[in-house]
Amino acid sequence: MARPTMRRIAGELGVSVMTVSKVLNNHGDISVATRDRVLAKIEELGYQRNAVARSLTLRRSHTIGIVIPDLMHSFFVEVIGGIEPIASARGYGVLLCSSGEDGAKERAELEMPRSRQVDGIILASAHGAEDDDLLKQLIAVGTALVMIDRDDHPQIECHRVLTDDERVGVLATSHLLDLGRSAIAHIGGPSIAHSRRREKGWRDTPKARSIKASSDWFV
Amino acid sequence: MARPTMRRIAGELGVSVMTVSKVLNNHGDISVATRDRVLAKIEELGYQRNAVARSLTLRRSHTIGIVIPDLMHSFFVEVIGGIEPIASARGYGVLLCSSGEDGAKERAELEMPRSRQVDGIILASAHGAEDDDLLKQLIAVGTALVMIDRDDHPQIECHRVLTDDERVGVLATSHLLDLGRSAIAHIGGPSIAHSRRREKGWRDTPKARSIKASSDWFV
DNA sequence: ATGAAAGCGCTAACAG
DNA sequence: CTGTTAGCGCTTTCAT
Repeated sequence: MARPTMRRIAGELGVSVMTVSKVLNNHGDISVATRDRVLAKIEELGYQRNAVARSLTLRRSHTIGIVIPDLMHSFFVEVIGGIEPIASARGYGVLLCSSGEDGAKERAELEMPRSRQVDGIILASAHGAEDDDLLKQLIAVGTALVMIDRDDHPQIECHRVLTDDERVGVLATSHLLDLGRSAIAHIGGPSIAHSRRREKGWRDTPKARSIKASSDWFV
Repeated sequence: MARPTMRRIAGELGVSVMTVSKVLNNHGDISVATRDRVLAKIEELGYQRNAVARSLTLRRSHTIGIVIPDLMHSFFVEVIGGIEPIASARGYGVLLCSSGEDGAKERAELEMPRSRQVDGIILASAHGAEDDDLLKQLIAVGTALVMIDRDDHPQIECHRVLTDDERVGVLATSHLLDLGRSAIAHIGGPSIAHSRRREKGWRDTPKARSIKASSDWFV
């Protein structure tokens, strides 16, 4: 009923806890004999290091937090799908939090990874979130912060991964123009900032290509 | 650069760490005066309990693990979307792991929540996963295990949330029959177990309703 | 090559 | 009402 601990392993083997620890960390200076005995016992008991205790000692949780506005939005799911395997492969756990696109709730959601001492946070900030102070504090204590998708929080200095929406609008419009299409509509989505930038790309394209856009292009 | 700790709070206030702890846990028997002073200092420093230390002491991580085969599958995303808000609202963190529908990798993925001492695991097992021993061990140490979607691991005793696929097949077929449709095709998906059960429901429906299914219904 | 001591930040169980 | 002691499971010196 109780999970095996290093102490238990050490006890059953008549060695010290440190010996076990050193084996687990390949800390050299261990005779092959004891090393093998420890390994065998670990196998026998199905022992596994307690990451919680380890985090406390090492001051690293080997966990990252992902805070997104909406899990039902396929874009963010793709983002998570891209992050998780890589994090996992490197021994990092992924703590998932969604703010429900609610600026106020985002603050609360950030406390989740913060309290769990995550090593880093990947944040797609909900519109209207007011947590600059919290974010600053996180950075101050050494939490790696990366903001994605949303270009908010201008006061916060951190890495950002954004989309050049205007260019997206230009590319799409140009492509259709190249295809010989003559009247190109733009249907703006709900994500105001993004779609407004794309719309600008759309509006500017005919101009940039010195094409006389008939006024009925724009509704 | 260093996060505030209870010790720090206690120190700056000239009280003991226990006093701070008691305030944080509403542990009564604290004068309103000190209580307020502690609260004020907590506010001032932006202090937040260290969940890692707490987990170690309490032997509860207030975290659950979700292990699914595939993040790109909308079904699982919906599952996660259903779980996360509730877990979060109750103070539980969600550790996300995906096995990539790879039975061997699932074993490794399970070590992630296990090492992090999660209180429970919600598992949609990848086909062909061989980790009954691990699952048994998890249960043995008190980890709450709930299997969803996949009805594998017959040896494991735990709660399960499954779909009655056969009935789904019956319902769909009956519905179409009721609509007066006369030839109903079944297109099986890739998820063998699920679709085979649905197919059975489809095949049995005309029979159960004593309708003579023309042979060209089944291809 | 191995171990003893101290501490990570917190809390339960008792004192005072 | 407040504080002391002990310990959660692990690792980092520093001895032996």
